[in-house]
Formats: sequence, C-alpha cells, structure tokens
Amino acid sequence: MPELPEVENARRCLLRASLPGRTFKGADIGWAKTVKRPDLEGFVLGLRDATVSDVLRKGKYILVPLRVEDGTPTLIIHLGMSGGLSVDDASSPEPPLVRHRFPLDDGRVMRFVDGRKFGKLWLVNDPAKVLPSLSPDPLGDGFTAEGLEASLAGRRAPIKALLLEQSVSAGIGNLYADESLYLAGIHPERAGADLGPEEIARLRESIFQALTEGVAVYDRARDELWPNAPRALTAWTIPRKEGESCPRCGAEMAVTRVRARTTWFCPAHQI
DNA sequence: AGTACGTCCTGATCGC
DNA sequence: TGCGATCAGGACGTAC
Repeated sequence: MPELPEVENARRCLLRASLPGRTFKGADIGWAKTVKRPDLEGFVLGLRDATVSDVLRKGKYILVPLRVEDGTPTLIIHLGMSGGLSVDDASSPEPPLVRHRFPLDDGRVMRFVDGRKFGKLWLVNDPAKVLPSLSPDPLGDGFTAEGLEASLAGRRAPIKALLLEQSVSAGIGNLYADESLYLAGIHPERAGADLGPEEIARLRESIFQALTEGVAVYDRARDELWPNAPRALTAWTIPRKEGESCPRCGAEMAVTRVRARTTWFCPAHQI
C-alpha cells in the first residue's frame, strides 16, 4: 500500500507521537522473516535500551537512528504492500493484523501492522550497506529534470515501469506513477528513452505535484488518521474504475497492465 | 546491462 | 448467503 506520501505520513505520525527521546525495551517479532538483518536474536537484543534520535525517510524506507551504550545503529523499516505503524498505550486494544510490537520505556508500544507480511526490518550500523540505489528524493532539490533524463537514457522499457524503479524515482509506486503520467500527459507505455526533454521536465514537475498533494492530504487529515492505518486517502485525481471518464478531457479512462501492475490512463490526452 | 517474469503472503472484493 | 477466483498501492531473485 504505502508510497511516498503514506510513508512520509507514517514518519510524521511517529514524530508527533514524540518517538524521538523514547527508548525501545526490545521487540516482539511475530513473523521472523520480516527481519532481514541481523538474525532474529541479534535484532531483538540490539533494540533493547536503544534510544530514538530521530525519524527520517529515504524513498519508501523509514530510518530510525538510535543511541545504544556502544554505538549508533539504525532501525530501518519498510512497510511493504500492507504495512502501517502506530504508537499507543500498551494496554490499548490491539487492531487486527499487528505482526510486531516494539515496547517503549514510557508504557507505550510501537505497533507494526502488516497483513501481507511484505514488510521488512533491519538493524544496522551503516544503512547505506543495505539500502538499494535510490534516486534523490522527488520532493527535494536534487530531483532534477537532468537527473531524470540521465536515468531514462537508453531505457526501452515503458515509462510506467521505469517510474516504479526506486533508482529512477524513489518513493513512487503504482498509483503515483499513474497519477504523475496523467498530469504530465504521457502515455504509460511509451519507452523511457523516447521521451523528449520537454516531456521529461513536465514529468518531473508532475511527480513533484502529485507527491506534494499526497503529503498535503495526509497533513490535513492529521489526527483523524491516527493511528496510522494501512489505508490510503485518495490524494490522486485519476478515476480507477471501469466506465469513468477523464476529469480533464472527458474521454473514457482506459486500463491496461504494465509489468503485471494495473495501469489507468486517459487515452485521449496521454500520448 | 536491461528487461520480463515468478515469488513471497493474506485479506478484501468480485462473479456466479 | 456462500464460495472459489481474482486482485491489491512492493521489491527481489532469476533467467534470457
């Protein structure tokens, strides 16, 4: 489920819950395969008496730098397809599908909901060693049309598939890929290398616009969304339903599959 | 290298 | 209403 706006919302929820400054008392891992590094025992032991310094985001990854007695490891969380985080009183009723619990020193607990078990956890000293290659953050200054053009050069795959690569546009997922291409007026099956500089500039701007609006929707929702349920708000404008028409030009929306991912687009203005 | 496909998982939804 | 089939917003390993 989560793309950049959902992950950013999760991060802000953790900050609003004043996670920084709190200390993990350990971890209760309900599905061992979620822990990628180190082994389960090392992971749980490593979180004991680890104090949170900050909550950061890189693409769809949440980074939680920690202070322990003899170092500064980082907890890395990926929400996968169905993940969500909350911080509640330990005695509060637990929502369904909580897989992992991280008890805190103040009587609260960070809960990791993950229905499909595609979430991932790491506890490492050097995050760079486990994170894949990620583009500059599309919401930051580093994500330029020139950089995007360079990463599309020579690529024959459909632009929709390329946008899903985190090395091309970190944080984009299936929905925001469709949304960005819709806003830019670009057909999802165009080969990446066939896009001209003007189209790429438009695409960069559309990605920024779509993600910015996505983050804003969650920010406006604030407390209503707490705890951070694994359900997205509809920050995008594309109808994703049979028979609906394009809000911009009225044509009937079309659906296809790109790399086995459902892809909605307007056949009239996305060319 | 770049591309395409199968796989990991379970809950929700759809069609009969 | 019930039930099997299909679908879901991610990403990685593998094979060509």
